[in-house]
Amino acid sequence: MEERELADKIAYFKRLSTIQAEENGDDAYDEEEKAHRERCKTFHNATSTSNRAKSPARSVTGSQKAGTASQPLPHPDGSQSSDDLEIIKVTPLNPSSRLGAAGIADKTPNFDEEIVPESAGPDPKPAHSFLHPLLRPRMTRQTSSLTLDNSPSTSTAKRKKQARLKLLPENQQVFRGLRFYYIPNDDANGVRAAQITKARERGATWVRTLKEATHVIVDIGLTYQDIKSDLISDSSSAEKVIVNANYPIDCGIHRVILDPNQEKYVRNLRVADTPPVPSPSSLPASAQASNNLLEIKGKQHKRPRKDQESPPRTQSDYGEPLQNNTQSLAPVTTIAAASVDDELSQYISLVQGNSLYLEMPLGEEEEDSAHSEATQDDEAETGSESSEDESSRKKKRKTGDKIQLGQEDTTWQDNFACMKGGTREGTVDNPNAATIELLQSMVDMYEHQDAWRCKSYRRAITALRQQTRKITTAKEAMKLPGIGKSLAAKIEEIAAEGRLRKLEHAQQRPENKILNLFLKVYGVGISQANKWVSQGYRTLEDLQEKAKLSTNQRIGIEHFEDLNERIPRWEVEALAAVIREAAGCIDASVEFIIGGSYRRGSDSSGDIDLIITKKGTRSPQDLLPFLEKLIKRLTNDGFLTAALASFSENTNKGHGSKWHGCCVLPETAFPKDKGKYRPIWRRIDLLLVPETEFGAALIYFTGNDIFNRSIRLLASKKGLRLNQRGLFKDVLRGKKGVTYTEGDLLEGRDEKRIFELLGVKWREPHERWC
DNA sequence: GGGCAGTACTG
DNA sequence: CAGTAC
DNA sequence: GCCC
Repeated sequence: MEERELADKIAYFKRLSTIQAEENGDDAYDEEEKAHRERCKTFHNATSTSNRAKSPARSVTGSQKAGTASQPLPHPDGSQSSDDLEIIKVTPLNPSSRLGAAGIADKTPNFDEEIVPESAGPDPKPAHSFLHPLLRPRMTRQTSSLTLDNSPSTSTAKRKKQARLKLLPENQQVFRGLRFYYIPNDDANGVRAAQITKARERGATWVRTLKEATHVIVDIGLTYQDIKSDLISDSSSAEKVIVNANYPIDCGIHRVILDPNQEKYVRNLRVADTPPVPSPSSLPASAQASNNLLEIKGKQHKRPRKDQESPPRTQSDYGEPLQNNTQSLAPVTTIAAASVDDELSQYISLVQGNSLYLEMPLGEEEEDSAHSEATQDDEAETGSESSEDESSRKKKRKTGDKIQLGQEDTTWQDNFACMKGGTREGTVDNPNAATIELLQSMVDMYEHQDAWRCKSYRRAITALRQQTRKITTAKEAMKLPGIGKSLAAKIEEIAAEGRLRKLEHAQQRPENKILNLFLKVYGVGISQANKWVSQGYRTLEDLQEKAKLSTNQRIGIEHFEDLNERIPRWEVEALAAVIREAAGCIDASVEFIIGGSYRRGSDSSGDIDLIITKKGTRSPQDLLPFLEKLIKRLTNDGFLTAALASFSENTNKGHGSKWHGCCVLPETAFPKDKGKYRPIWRRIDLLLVPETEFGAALIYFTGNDIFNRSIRLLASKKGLRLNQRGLFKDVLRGKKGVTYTEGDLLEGRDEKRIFELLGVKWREPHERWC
């Protein structure tokens, strides 16, 4: 969540110096980029030390030891990973990463003016390389097994054939994270052996037992009768994707995860009475009830409408997920088939602006609807469009003006870019790379200024990224979802002239650079920044001396550098430890959980989000006395150095109170192996969360922001409402979606339960980079 | 022309 | 209430 | 910015 901002700020700062020094800044870029990537790539298990059971402990089990030539790899657990992979089919574009070129300069409210074609920006380093496969998230609870998927390297010796396996380039590893179980599950047959190899090259893991599989690949010619006995042995088989051997082949061809429900892939593998999907009846009453409401509510809302059309899902979807994550504790075993897309993915797309959906969320009721639809389209189309936009795209297609611009090279896994954090992942080798690059600069420019516009740009970028052909004309561009007249024109301009005048103008303007600088000060938004710029202030010093600043802004300026610096993971832990220690003296039963990007596994964070909770509490109020003491104590210790926002006695109406401020790691807590100590001010947020709201708060404070918005949007669509306190139903919304009533609390305590109720597959924190 | 997540704190 | 932050 |  905070990462972007900070990153930007940081980068900005760096650039700033550069610029100042040499008047022509356009590097610094690199650094920032690097930093950004750096910070995003990791993801160790982020659980905080004091974590509650929730976060999965993930010990790395040696995992794969087996794996010999003809033996599938031992299941690397990672169960979820596969899910995620599928689930996250969205690409994250990470905004900040690119701050660079446009970076500093930008944010021009007024473009058009002089033009100084500044370079188009540095060139990003090969994004992909920066994320080693091992680093990718895919592990999950229990064993993390590096799922190195097929990567032989992982498990040491052994594995002959496997060792020889050559993974295809990342962008072709459409099966990364998926676990295939074949029937028969051996490579005795030459054809099958080849298929298995192919699948593994594309990232799949060949597992030896049905149980650990996400996909069951049935030899051509076998029928349900033939595989029935196999399936029965595993109760979770109903959740797996069961397809014939043509499926992985086609996916490979199209480099995308196709809808496994297409008739040609399941022919003879299902029986009429074989419920492919769990029945909704298994849902908790509450969920069901809300479901029903939905139908109606959905129609009342406009927002939902758009989504509703997309996937023809209905109640059945609610059922699906439930089975997976049944109880919070239940580890992975129950994770559903990876291919069952979850709606959340769609929303993530929607929210961040893209899509990548195949025909649809498979695995659910679409058995029928989606299915038939999918089969109608020829596969090529399905494949390529798969990642397109949800509803919009559909609509277009229906109206016939949708074109097929080739299949995206970026497969669903590219969506994981979000997890990698690099914005330009996949951009490099994309035919539209140049266009994307410039549009990204526009995004950077508009950041803070116009969030909506920004979102539109991002969406366009995603759409472009998914094309395998270069989009050169406005007409072509217009056919892509999320690209309208304005963007189409820009795209054409870029394609034709290799540059975007509007952007160049903007970047040149000093006002933009200044504006950008001001925007990086904590407590300064577009409004204030604009005022200052128009008042003639040009530097932070100007502000300090002449402008009237709020308390927070003053702090923001005085500690501009510190506050815009990333916080290494170890320091986050060290800071938390200091707090825990102090807290222990006040109330040992209070628990702390580090949220934010730390919880998502980031190796550096923009700030520290510390969730404070305690068993038996029902309201943040219950924790207030504790927090007050804690703050007093830490302030006295010199640990807390400033208060930016706290709970005001009056404002707080029984809700989540929080405390935002700054802190500094004391030298005594500074690890000797980290070099020389230097006190750096860090942003810290202390959040009071009663046990009853713990789950909802955890979701919120874990983020990332796109993820949060997506899941909220999804909730909203279902007539539910999700906020940091809980998931509510029967929310009455007025005209403009104004909430009239809070609705009844469905769940607030259990993070997983909330996912379930929303019909969303569980995602580990590290899988929430969108 | 409204919506694009939904809320808390500041001044 | 607008602005800002999360 | 785009979409409804």
